[in-house]
Amino acid sequence: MHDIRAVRADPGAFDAALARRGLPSAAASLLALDGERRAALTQLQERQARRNALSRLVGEARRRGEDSAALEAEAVSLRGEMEALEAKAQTLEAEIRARLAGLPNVLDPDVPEGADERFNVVLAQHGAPRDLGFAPRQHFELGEALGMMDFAAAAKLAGSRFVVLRGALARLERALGQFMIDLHTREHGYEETAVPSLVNDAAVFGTNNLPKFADDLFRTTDGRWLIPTAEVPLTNLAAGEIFPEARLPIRVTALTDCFRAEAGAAGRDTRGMMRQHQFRKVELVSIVHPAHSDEEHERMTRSAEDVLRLLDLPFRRVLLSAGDTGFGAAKTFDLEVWLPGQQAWREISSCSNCRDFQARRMNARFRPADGGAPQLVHSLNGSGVAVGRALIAVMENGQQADGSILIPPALWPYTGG
RNA sequence: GGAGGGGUGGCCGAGCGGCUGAAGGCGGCGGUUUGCUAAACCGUUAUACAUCGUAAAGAUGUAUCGGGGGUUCGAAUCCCCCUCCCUCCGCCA
Repeated sequence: MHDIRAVRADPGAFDAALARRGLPSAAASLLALDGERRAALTQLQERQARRNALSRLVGEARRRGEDSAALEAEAVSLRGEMEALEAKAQTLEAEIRARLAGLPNVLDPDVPEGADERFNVVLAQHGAPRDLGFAPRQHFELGEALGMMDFAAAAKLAGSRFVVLRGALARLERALGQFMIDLHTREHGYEETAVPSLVNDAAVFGTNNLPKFADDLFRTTDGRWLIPTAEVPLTNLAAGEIFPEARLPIRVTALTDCFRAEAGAAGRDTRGMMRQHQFRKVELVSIVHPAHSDEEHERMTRSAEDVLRLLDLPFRRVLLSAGDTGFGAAKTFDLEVWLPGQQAWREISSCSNCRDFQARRMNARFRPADGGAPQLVHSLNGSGVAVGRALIAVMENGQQADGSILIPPALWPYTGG
């Protein structure tokens, strides 16, 4: 969420930032509302001050046994005005907040201009697509041929966009998750965290999934939400907190199921495990001092890249363009893995620096070591990485001519060889 | 699911209708004392917003005692709803 003070301080810059996202100007109308609100607040506070003074006088008069009827009458007469002003100020504040909450984060200057993914920039590539010497198959062809990936069974149980894994493939999925968590906790300084998969409105608001993206989420009958990513619970651990500066950076990771309605994805990736209503993912979240979020972003992205490197998967790092960068992010690196079966680079991780955008929504702060006033932290999140898609990548890149799959040595401790 | 008890400042803990942003203690910070350390003593120590002033400092006001609403001239204190925590019973992976 944006700070109305930033709009006041430089309306032009605010509108320019929106323009990079392809959005119309908003500063002028926001400032008009803001001016109204502040005028109402000032008037309200003047009346409250008067009311408080009268109350004091009433108290004193009564103690002396004097008549206070006139004072009380004046105080009562202020009530109507105060109620109206308070209601007006609250309505305006709610409207300003709602409008600010609906506007995406300011993009980093590094982010390339452009309306969509065609303007993304490939920054680096690690490894190269290998010639397998035969026509590669897609993961679902491999999995179904092995009898270990069953979409029909999943459809019977739950519907489309679910999968049942069996035997070695089920174990491989579990192995991938374990491997990633162990890597991040042992090598990258993240603390393993077990979190709820069901969260409340406030948590989902804090990470920008509400109010804009409610359609992407599953809601429970008691008003909670299934997490679309562990980013939601992990990041919201910082909500409302004031950390001593020495506590930063905070680095946490979790392996969770993720649930997505995929409401807008009809017809996309309908076959296979690319896009499911439920999938597992290892998430990385960092809460850092504002001065260090850029270096943390690089560090986090390298942590995710390490997973792919150790799994011996060809991948590339992509800097998302203005139009492709998510709502809450100032800057995002995607990691795309090579899928021989699809002959395509596909997203397997997304690492974003949200700066203070989520922190402001969550009211997550730190107290500077010099004892000054609390400041907003910066929050970052990244997949480290999507387990389902890693399974696909390991399958397609490790496939043999006979339909068997060779898995990378890094996983052997987890798969029993 | 049933019954009861609680949420007060960084922490502990008073207050239970009026000058209480909130006693007292702990912790933190500054100082005095001091061979050093400790102790002792003195002072200080919340957040947000608005207005004035703006280079800054600052001044004034308002709000905040889990959240929301109500009663009242006036609410941390009374009433209602919600929420979270604790104890006991029941049930249960």
